[in-house]
Amino acid sequence: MGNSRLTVREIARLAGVSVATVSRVSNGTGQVSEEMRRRVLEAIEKHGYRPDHLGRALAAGRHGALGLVFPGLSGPYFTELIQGFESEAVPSRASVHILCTHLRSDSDQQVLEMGRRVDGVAVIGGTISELALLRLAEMVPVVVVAGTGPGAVPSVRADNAGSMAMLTRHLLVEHELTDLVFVGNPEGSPDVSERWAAFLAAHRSVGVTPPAAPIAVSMQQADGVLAAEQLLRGDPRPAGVVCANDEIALGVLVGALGRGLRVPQDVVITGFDDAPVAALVNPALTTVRQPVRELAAEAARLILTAVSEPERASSGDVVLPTELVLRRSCGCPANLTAGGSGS
Amino acid sequence: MGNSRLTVREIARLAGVSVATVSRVSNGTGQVSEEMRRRVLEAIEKHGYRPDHLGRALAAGRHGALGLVFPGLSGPYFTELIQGFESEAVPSRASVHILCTHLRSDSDQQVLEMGRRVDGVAVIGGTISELALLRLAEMVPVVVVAGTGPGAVPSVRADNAGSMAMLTRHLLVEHELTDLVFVGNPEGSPDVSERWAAFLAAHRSVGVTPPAAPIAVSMQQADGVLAAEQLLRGDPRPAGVVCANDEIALGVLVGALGRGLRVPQDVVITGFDDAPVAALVNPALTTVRQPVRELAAEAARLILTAVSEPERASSGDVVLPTELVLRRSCGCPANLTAGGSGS
DNA sequence: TGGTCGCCTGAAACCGGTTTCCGTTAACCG
DNA sequence: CGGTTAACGGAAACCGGTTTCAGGCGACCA
Repeated sequence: MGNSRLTVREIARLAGVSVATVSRVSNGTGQVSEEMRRRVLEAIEKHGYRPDHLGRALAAGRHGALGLVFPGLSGPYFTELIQGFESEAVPSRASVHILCTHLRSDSDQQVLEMGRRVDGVAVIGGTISELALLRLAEMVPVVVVAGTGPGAVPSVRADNAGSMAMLTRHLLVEHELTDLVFVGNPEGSPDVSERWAAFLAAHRSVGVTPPAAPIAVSMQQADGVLAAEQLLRGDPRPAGVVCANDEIALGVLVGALGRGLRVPQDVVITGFDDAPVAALVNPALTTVRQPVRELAAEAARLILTAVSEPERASSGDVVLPTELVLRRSCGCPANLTAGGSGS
Repeated sequence: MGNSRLTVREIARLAGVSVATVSRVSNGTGQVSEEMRRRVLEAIEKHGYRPDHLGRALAAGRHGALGLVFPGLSGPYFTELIQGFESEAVPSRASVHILCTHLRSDSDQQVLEMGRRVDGVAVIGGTISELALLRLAEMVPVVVVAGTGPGAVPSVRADNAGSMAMLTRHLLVEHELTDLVFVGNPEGSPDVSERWAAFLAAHRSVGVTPPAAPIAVSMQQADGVLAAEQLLRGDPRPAGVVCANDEIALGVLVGALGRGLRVPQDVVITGFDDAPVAALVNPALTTVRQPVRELAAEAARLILTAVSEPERASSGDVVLPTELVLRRSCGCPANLTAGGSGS
């Protein structure tokens, strides 16, 4: 119960002042004499009054909330994303609404509904239809994370192509592996799509024929284990397995070690993301570091800016740099960090 | 912009009716003649009017939102939890607010602030102070997930003790391992605390001296790798490593295999949760299956009930059953499922 | 002492919906 | 044909805040 019945009018009555004065005191706006302020604060203190969020939001025409939309939660990537977003939103006194569209047929509708409850939304690339994205952008500021938006919708993403090209060329040239496979589903997300494209382009740039198609699995460790099962059983075993993220790579690694294969001697494995565990496994995983938390934090900042200062709402694309991390799983001798890349 | 300027009064003017009629039509409440309904629907359709959520919420005295509070996101456990919660909230047209308290000093304050923006909150056990929990429960219905609440705060948790006792006895008796260690921090969460207590109790029940203290690490795969480093290097190597969750266990497994140890011949490893990957690694992981998604879904249902029908708000504890899953990592020959327990 | 200015204050309008309450009208019945 | 009733629609109150606007009052100045 507590402060159920307490309204600004009730406090005004108790303090013997007008509601306007109570509002001024509780917000610190306008001029209020010391005597009035004391009386109001006393009444507020005594009865434990806290202004109702809905009333305040209605008057302000602002929800004080930000939305985050993602396809489904799997693995450290999304948890980092959420935490990065949240860490930026909370200090601005904005609460965070989440929406998992995964496996729901009416996600477009759900997202538009969310648009009516928040001041701005970050949408993970590839999550909803472009039409829904545009409609959403008509009602609130929107930022696409890890992908690019249609029209003038701004976006924040990592430089997938640069580092994936470097990684692929590293395997093809330095380690002279000409029989690589790619594990990950390019249809699944813009990120994977870019990585696959860069993987192909790097092959062409050094004159090696790439595989015709990727091993299209989703992004979890279990999928990596299954892919390993399929890949490493076959007789013409690939020399290197380039995975769309670290989770798949760890699954492949576990699968390979479980079959008695040596990494990197028998097969090379690489990941993407540089999750904390990548440096700790044996052999340590060669991968690409991308600033996932920072990606989401930047998205939150863009939205908060667009909300509070609509006149300078950006509509450009932010591309954060990534970094190739060479470790033992690709055949390199020890931990070393190759040059960064990207914007 | 779209429906920016559109209010119920504007639609009423355009349709030539009163605001009450517009409200009745758009909500399907009360009696409205066919002619009026047609005129109103036409105006709504033509201008794309959607009632404002804030105005509606203010009038209804209900936010249409549920809160979920957790310490920090790490691993599949929390992602399952979130998705379970969300899957139950969304069909009830409630949006989900999240709050990571991790590493923030003012979490109690943040949680109380959240309490003013939602209709009910689920709090993961051990996340905030009991005082804050009680104050929160004064303003909105609260359910503790994976833990027990103070006072009359209801809770939903899994039967940790039953299955952990079975697992420990299984290792001590069936496999005759008398030198077990426990990896996980009982201070970290009520779940781990219960599991550690059951681990100790099982030792006593069969007359074996348990280890004096757990290896207190947090719950991520990287922590397991580090724990393995510490445990398996020492000369009096433990015969079995009982981990507080699957992620730690996978880390220990990777660490052990990386050091050239054989599992289960050289060391036995067990987990908790039965994450998807547990069945796929080699050797497959002996663990305890707990219904994480269902845990969160049940919490969401309890809250939704308490919100819509306060008179029959529960204040009891729900304990969901868990199930011992014996696989190869404990030395058992093949996949087999031992009897369930709990509830 | 009269006028002006600036600081405080409160009444009322406003944000965008829902709901109560009452008057009108048509239908139905005796 | 008069009377009762049910169906319908609109004016206004309400949800709980913020903000505008006008007026009161004391201080300062001439």
